Amino acid sequence: MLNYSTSEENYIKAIYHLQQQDGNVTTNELAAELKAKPASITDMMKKLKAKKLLHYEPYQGFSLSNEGKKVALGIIRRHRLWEFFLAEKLKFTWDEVHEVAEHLEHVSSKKLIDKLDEFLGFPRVDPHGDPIPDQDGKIETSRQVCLLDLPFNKSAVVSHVSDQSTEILELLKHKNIVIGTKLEVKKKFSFDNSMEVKAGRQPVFTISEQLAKNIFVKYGA
Amino acid sequence: MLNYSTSEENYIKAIYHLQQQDGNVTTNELAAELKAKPASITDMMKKLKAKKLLHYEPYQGFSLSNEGKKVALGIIRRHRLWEFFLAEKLKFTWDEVHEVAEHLEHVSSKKLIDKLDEFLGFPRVDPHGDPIPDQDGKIETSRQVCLLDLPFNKSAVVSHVSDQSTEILELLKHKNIVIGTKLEVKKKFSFDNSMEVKAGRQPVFTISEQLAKNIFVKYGA
DNA sequence: ATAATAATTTAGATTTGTCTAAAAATATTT
DNA sequence: AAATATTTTTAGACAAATCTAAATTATTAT
Repeated sequence: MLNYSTSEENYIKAIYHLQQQDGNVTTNELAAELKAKPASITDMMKKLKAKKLLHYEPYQGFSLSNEGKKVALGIIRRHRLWEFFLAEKLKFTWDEVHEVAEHLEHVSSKKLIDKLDEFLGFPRVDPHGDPIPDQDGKIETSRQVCLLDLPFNKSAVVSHVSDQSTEILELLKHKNIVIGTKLEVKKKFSFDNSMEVKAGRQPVFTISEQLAKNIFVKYGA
Repeated sequence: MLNYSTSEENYIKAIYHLQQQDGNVTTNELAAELKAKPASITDMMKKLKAKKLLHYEPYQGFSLSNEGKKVALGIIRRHRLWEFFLAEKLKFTWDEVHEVAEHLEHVSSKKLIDKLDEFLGFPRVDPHGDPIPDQDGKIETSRQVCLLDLPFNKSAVVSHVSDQSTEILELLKHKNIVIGTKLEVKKKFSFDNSMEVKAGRQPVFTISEQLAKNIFVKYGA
């Protein structure tokens, strides 16, 4: 595996995330994601195409090649392992880990990352509930659904929170919800799309539409 | 404290190390240290002077300003804390830590480093025996002497090894010498400048001039 | 289907960090 | 102290990553 510049890595990572949803990624989408100008995107796409990391024809959008995906998963592995380290060992709060991990992820010593993985006890998910790819780039493809779409009375486990703001952290803390919390939806109100939820033996409580939108859960087959 | 580029940080660090011995640093010296061309050094010296990190007049060499020294000590703090982490927690060997720390040292989150320091138990020295500056940039100025200059029968503690090659590590391992080992010089032979040394209750053994040159010790007032 | 609009690319400029080759300053030797 | 050698600086070039403004292609609406 060759080495890529910090900038190249940031582009690759951003494309990976965008194509999870869209499949094909456009210049403007990526420009928005990276807070860069469209012209800069085109420049970099040419370079990454030359390195065979993505498929790209002018005006047709782009998507990562298999090699590009492998590179992306390597970066994501580093990012999420550092996030886990920061939260678990250095006691960073949930909303602080991301920014620091953005920098640490670009230190690309394989030995460092594999030893870190071992030191941390081979964690499966990062503090936001996102799965951590293994040495070979294998990543757990989870049957996640948004809490909004969870059927009634199906016990499910909170596995991911998409927003990472301090505000949502504060609210989740107040409601005692963390990654791993077991939930069941008891009622939904169509007026405001709020829902009543039960967590373990706690009394039923209410979750707003805005909050439910950001909570993702996994539930058994 | 402002942020500096990786390149600027590497220059600052190199000047700090060189001026420990010479006081004033020359263009060629620094070029050799950084494996760069003299012209590149001059370019960067102009930039660092403009940022008030060093004293520099054309053709007269240069040395860090107080601000420059503070920046240098921040970088050295990060480097040595990561070295300690790699050796202590990730079980890297002595000769492996340096290269990886060269990269990690440029991640400049103050919170990260202070929390890392705490997590590691506020270590005073890195795996090579070099002192780690504290949050305020204070660094232990140790009364170190080269083992060659240690008087007879003075009990002293190995505090630093200047060479960092695999070869010296192998030899030191064989002789059971680590940072912290207590030594006493028993005899010196002027023929080859070798010496006989006693470590704790081990039988006396021999150290060559080449090896003694690279071992530094601290001894009581 | 054509005109208007939006998205994308190209062309050319800028900054950072590096280099080579030539010029200038300093140091050394005779 | 003059000649020679060494060190350092300057001048100009280049690659990476970004930008602005203009040109081009694609999409949408009439």
